[in-house]
Amino acid sequence: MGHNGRRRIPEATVARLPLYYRSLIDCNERDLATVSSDQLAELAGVNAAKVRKDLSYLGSYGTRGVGYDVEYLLHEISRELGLTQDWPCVIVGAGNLGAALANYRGFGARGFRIVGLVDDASDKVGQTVGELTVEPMHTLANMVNERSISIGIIATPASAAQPVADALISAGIRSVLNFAPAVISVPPNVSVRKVDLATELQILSFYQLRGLTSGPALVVDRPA
Amino acid sequence: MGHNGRRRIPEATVARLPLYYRSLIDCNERDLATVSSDQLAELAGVNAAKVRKDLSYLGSYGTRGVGYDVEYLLHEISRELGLTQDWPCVIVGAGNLGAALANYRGFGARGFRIVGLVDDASDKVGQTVGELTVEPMHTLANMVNERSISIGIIATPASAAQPVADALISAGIRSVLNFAPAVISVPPNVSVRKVDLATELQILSFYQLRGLTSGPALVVDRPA
DNA sequence: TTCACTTCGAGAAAGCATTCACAAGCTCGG
DNA sequence: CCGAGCTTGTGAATGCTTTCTCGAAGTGAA
Repeated sequence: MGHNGRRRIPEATVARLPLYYRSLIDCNERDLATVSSDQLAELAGVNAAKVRKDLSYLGSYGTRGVGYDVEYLLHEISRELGLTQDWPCVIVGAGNLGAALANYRGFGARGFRIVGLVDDASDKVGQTVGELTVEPMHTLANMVNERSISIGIIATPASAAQPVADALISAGIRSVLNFAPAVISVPPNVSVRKVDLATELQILSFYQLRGLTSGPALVVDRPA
Repeated sequence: MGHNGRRRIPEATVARLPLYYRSLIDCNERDLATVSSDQLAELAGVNAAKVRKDLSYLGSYGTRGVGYDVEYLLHEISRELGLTQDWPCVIVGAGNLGAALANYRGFGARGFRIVGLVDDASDKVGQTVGELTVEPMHTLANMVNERSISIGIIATPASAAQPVADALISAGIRSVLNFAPAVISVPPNVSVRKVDLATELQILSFYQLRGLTSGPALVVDRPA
């Protein structure tokens, strides 16, 4: 089993773990007991070599000649991703997007519960969105503390993104998901991930313009 | 000035062009005539060497000792990204997310107009969302044709994503933006980009769990 | 003009990520 | 128990991205 122990997991691999996680849930629902790297690759839309390399960073969880035990691997990946615990989130910005995210059952299901919705527009405060009530911005620090919030989601216009990020960080948040079309700067102990619709559309238009496609086209696993 | 001409632009660079584009718009609004790679780097949240390398793939648009002409560079990047033309989009799925996206002024502004909203739930069809009326799924092919739609946005539950993708593709769409938490497979002449909230949150939780940060953790600016 | 200073462009080096290729390890039929 | 047939795990090879470095080219002052 090689040597394993505490290896550093490459960023690119981390970014794919959620993909494997989802694929394994599929397998589980179909009552598959084991899955090969080939099958998992097809489900996750990557190639088999990558699956094996990625999973090898977690440890030697497969069995040669057989594949990976679905339940076991699922458990290990959950653990690595921290999905065995709860991650309360706050959304800042109760506009279209913020409200849609607050209602969005689909990631709430997986341990990321939205426990607060904040906006500083006085006409929004007090409104209810799903099961949440919009609270004013100045309650943020208390809220983060009392509800043990660990993730902040920015769903404001671009101009508000930086001040909101600063507020989240000074409230103690160290993980931020930014939907605003703006770069935010944060101290080095804070993680930011961004989701930017305009960017994605622009990338699509770049490739469409020249009749090319982005990414490694499709998964057609060819034995050389 | 090197040799330039028609160079292949690396994927990583393409993914950053929208960032530069946005940063340049900022510059323009602040009436800056020129911008250095250092300044642009700060605005875009990357480092200066990367900015220069990236821009050099487009051509030698800078002036040594001065920097880049904001208007000119803006124009060139617009052209590369295809933002000088219109890209009509259709959204499939008029649930929370689909409706929010349909209303989302912010990417509509930049040439990506939503000209169709489709859902096959009979209770959704006929509803109005913003300026759009929800139309039934079977009108998709006609709609794509008549409204010259070039980009399809999938905002359905995971289970519907693949059939919807198939429908979009057989309607002639070659660029797809997928918000559903599912891998979709497409023929090699179609581009897919995905936006997955659950994935992003899981990546954040991975790093938070071990007190690490994702990405180059760059940027210094300090909040309180 | 010359000098001090600035900034780009791009080759070269370094660092990551992906893919290849195959030995090692497992199962199963006989 | 043995050999055939799978499938993993991983070093090595390849390819892509980022970073380093520095010559070339521009500015403005004297």
